[in-house]
Amino acid sequence: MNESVKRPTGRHHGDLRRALEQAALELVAENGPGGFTLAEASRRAGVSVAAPYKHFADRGALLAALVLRGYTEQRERYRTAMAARPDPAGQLAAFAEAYVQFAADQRALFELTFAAGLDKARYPDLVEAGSSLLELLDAPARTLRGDGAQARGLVLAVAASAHGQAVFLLEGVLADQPDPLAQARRQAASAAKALTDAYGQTPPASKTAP
Amino acid sequence: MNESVKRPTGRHHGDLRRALEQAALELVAENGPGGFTLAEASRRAGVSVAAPYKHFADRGALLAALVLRGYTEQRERYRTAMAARPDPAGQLAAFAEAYVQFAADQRALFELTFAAGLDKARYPDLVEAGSSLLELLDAPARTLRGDGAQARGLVLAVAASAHGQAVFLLEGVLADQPDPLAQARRQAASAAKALTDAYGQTPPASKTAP
DNA sequence: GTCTATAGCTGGATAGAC
DNA sequence: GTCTATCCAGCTATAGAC
Repeated sequence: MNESVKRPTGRHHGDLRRALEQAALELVAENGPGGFTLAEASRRAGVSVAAPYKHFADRGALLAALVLRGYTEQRERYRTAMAARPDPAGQLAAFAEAYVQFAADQRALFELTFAAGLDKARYPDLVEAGSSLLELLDAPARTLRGDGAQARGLVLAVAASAHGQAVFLLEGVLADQPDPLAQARRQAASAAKALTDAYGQTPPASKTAP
Repeated sequence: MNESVKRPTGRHHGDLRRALEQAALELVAENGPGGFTLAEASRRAGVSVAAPYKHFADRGALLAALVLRGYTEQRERYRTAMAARPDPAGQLAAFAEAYVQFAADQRALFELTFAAGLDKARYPDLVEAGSSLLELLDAPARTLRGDGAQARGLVLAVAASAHGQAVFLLEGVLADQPDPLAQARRQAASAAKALTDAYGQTPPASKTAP
């Protein structure tokens, strides 16, 4: 992918901002979340270490931009995956499957959203974007369970299960399986279904409206 | 920050090795897995930056020791928690609960086992110790499902769900709940039960315990 | 918008005295 | 086993030229 164009380090980029983000992602993919440095990303983008500061306030700003992109991309994916299903239970399962798929497709982006190590107080937008992801599950969960607290429980159960499968997949826990990705996807989906069924059994004496 | 505390920096420790590990854990607890440096740990232990090298080959060796300790401690906890239950399903639930509890009690140790960023090829012992954790679930899972592949699925489903709950708890996703820890524990346990029930429905014609 | 140059800092690791 | 001293590397960020 990266042609051996060893930039004489003097050319201007069409979109340095994007190039830096891309380089950062590669670094994270190769060396983990802690493996990203502004200096190395600059080198890979073929610019000096000073150039990034025209596009990002500091190192953290670049990371924050990536995390935000990660959330946005996830949201879009999950929304699409869920929209393809008519039934609430199917939507929850679709989410779980898409969650695992995203972790596999965009490993660096996925890891960053959980391990960027950013000061949450300094980037409140990210917290917002993160919680908006789980909100996608509110509609189907409420359709199934009505009550707020119990619906919330179902949302968390499905998401937690999917997250665990995703982490296990990336961490190599499933390495002994024939097709780890397919395995994780299937597991996440069927766990979502099982959790939905189990939780759906207990509407505590009908809808307890607040 | 603490420069006023000018350690005489000349005293000998009873157990520097342990003191360094402890300081490292505090660093991770405060600043995340990436927040650990040998230099800062040395400062906190009240010794020079050269001292650690008499106890650890390098920075990675200290981290590896911690990760190993984390696995050992987890194993012991899970074993104990499971031993208190007579039924396989209860054992799986007990594991899930204990898993969340460990993450809460030993946050730094828990985070390190997943984000130490160690070269797995260089520390094969850690991989071994890690997978031995899930093996604790094999016995109850096999009792419930007999078949190897299906039992494996149940093991992974329960563990993944527990892991997700633990991460959500630490990440603050449950911050809007009254008692996040209790919530996560309960959720992990009941999810384990739900998954056990669902997966237990399809035993390949072997003896299924009630 | 990008470069060169640089300041300032922190960390990992080693050598040799005690 | 611990210290002092030191080296070297790498990163972040800024200033000023073009």
